[in-house]
Amino acid sequence: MADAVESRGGRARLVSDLGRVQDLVRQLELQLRAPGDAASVDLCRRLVHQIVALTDSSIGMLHSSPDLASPLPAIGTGSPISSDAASDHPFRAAASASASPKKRKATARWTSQQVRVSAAGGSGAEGPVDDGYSWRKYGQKDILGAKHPRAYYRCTHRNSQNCPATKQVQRTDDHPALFDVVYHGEHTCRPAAAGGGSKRAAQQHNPHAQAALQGLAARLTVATATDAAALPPMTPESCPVRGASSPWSLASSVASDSNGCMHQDVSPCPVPGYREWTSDGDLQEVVSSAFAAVSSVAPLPVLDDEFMPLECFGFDHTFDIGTAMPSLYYP
DNA sequence: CTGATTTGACCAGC
DNA sequence: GCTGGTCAAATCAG
Repeated sequence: MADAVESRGGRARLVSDLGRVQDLVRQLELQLRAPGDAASVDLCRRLVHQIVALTDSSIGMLHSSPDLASPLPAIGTGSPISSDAASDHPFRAAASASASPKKRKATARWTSQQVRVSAAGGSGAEGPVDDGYSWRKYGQKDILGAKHPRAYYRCTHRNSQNCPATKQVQRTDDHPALFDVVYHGEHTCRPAAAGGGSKRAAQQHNPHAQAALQGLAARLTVATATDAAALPPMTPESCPVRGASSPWSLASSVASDSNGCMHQDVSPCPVPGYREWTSDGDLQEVVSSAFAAVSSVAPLPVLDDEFMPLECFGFDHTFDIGTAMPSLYYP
């Protein structure tokens, strides 16, 4: 138990450090864009030094605490994201559990998956971005201590296809543009043939991929907004990485493969050392990748332990310390 | 007319 | 008794 707490603290530290790295890279980016003089070059050097120090520290934490690099175990068995094996899938298990009328589901937290997503159209939007499924709202409750009510949705195909998937959407108190979305159960429905684009196809293969991606993108947004208030937040729209134009575009650098594993096309790894970075875009990309990778195994406290264990990500412990940056590996 | 949303009530867990 | 999850009738929208 104490280990878990310590591990969680280490994760938080890692995320915090990488967030700081992200800030520094942005400052460096600004300096690189400005006409260079001696003072500017000196500042760049100092920024780079800090970046390297922070990344070294993070890497050291990973080495000294290998647990930090391993994904958080899902509460219960298996991962919500990885398996195509339906029989022992936790979501399926929840789905197969017979629900008596109006009976609250047992507090089996491991059957849920929480993500924090941003509103599609900014703070004025009524709800988070479409996750690709059709939901039917069946209730809304004011939650004690929460400023905003919680909305309850179930899959539109619940009756026709006995799909057990439900989700709860609640606007966060501190960031009205952000929504906490908790998914329960797994979609067993077959989406309508019409509009079966790649996004839909990917979902059909991994029903929770979109949620996971949303969470990934959202966490980048949240972390940036809180850690770098003085700088433009890296919303998916403004994120320089791949010129993302929508929340899903940020996630577009990630795709699920046939095993439901998440692959990021920031390849090839390992990431080059900072001396080899040739553009500020590279810097941003590298740090964003690292931040996303660590975040994927180090959920922010607000997201709870059960949040999206992207165990397909991990850290390659074989990297050259000289590169000063962790890299992703694809098992 | 059909399907989605709203909303008060019901129910179980704590 | 309080709280949160769900039901279902009423209402709305296309």
